[in-house]
Amino acid sequence: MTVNEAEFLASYDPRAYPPVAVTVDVVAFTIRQDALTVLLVRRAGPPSEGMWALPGGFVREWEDLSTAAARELAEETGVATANRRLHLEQLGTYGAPDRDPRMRVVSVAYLAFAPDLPDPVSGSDARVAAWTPVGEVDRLAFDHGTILADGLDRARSKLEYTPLATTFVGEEFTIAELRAVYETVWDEQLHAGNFHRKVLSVPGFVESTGAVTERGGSRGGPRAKLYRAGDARLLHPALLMPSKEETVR
Amino acid sequence: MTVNEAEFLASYDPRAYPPVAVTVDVVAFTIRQDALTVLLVRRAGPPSEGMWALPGGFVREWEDLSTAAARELAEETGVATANRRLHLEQLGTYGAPDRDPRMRVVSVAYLAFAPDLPDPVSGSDARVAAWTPVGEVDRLAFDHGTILADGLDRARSKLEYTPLATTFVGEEFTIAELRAVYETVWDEQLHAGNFHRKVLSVPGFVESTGAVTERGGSRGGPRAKLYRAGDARLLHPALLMPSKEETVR
DNA sequence: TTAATAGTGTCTATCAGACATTATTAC
DNA sequence: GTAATAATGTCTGATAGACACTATTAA
Repeated sequence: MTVNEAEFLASYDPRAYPPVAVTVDVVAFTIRQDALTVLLVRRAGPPSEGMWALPGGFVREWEDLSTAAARELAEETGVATANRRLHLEQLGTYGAPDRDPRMRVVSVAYLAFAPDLPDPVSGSDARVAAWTPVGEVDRLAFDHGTILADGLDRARSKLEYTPLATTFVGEEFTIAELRAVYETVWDEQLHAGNFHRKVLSVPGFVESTGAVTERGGSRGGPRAKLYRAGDARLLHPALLMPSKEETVR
Repeated sequence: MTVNEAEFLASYDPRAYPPVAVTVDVVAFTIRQDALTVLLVRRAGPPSEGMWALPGGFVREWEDLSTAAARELAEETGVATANRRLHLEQLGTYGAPDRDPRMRVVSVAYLAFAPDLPDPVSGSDARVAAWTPVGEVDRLAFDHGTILADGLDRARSKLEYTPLATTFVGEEFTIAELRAVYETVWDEQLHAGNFHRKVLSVPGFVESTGAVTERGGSRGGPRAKLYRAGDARLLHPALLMPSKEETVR
């Protein structure tokens, strides 16, 4: 750093710029009872007191954005930040000038995928949090409805070309369990036989553990082979959504 | 709004939160002389005075994020915000606590695609701006090297499944010109015949104008048919990068 | 025994890519 | 004429999806 720069920094006044707050909001998806569910919190104070909203909060002074998102998620669910089965990615940033009545708030939204998590723990601030099936979500506070819709779009397309479906199931899983994830998120029935062959044909998507399930299906059928997530980060070829046939215009 | 909320807003103190500044930075790509080029500005003041950086600046008080990005781009290039051939999309947000030595700065990065634009106009603040081939970009200020790399990745994959390549060419274009865009951005040689057939087979990608070029190619060949962008927003099936064959692990 | 499920086999239409061919133009 | 290019044709291997079939298990 030059002497000039040091002088500049010393005289620099952050207050000269309009006050802005930066928050993170998290769209956390998990699958419970064959339904895609999202973590929501009921706002304990104004604005929009009593409305459901995405979990989130202000970014702390020395905190990275993704760290803040992981912290907010952990505060609501108790899921360890270091949980390797948790996927966290940046979704987008929402900064319309009037999106929060208090002041200019720019929110960086994150998308989280996790296997079935325990019920949320009520934080010390007595906030109520709950996993809610996305089909039952009504109106949300602020622009969180838009953020949730964007997160859902992202999740649906991410299943196509990444192995992220495996983050919704346990360490070891059957092909049928993996298919259930796709069917739940895409809201589409998939052909069991073709799905099976397709998944095994994609290099690095899943790898066999050599074991099979303890029992067959609840309504009969042979015991299924168990797999774990492979080392692929992208799926080639991709698994495309059936309904995507019609070109979006 | 309830009475309680009104009271709350009146007593709300934005200064209670750590000071953060929000900026936008723009990764603006265009194609000049068969090279993918990005718009850079030389920093006129500290920090990193004299270094090249992405164009950008602070978001104004009542300004939307995308509006701010369009404004910053217009200030450097003179390209009208209303230019319909300009594509602008949010790329991502960069907020590492130490990414700017002045203070906590969270930057929302935007990605812009445009047909060959005029040379940048020097702003009243005497900033120097220039279109620079991405292959010749050296070190950039702040974390702008990372942002540029992310923007390049995004641009390359966007060409696969969206018709955005058409934003790099003029209103009317030949298939060969479109192919040149793909070859430039992907840095791959494509098979002319197969590319031609593929582009015409994707519904809504391009539509014929009925006209042909005034002259044949500079080194001979028939006059090519002219096309304009179609109404598709997504390409089905997609044009996949040849080198993507190897699964990324 | 019955029904459901896991996993595999087969067939067909489609598509990407390699390669060839024809027509048209600049020089 | 010669070389380059636009546009189209042909062939092959790979793949998605429809459908069929066998083996295995719960009830």
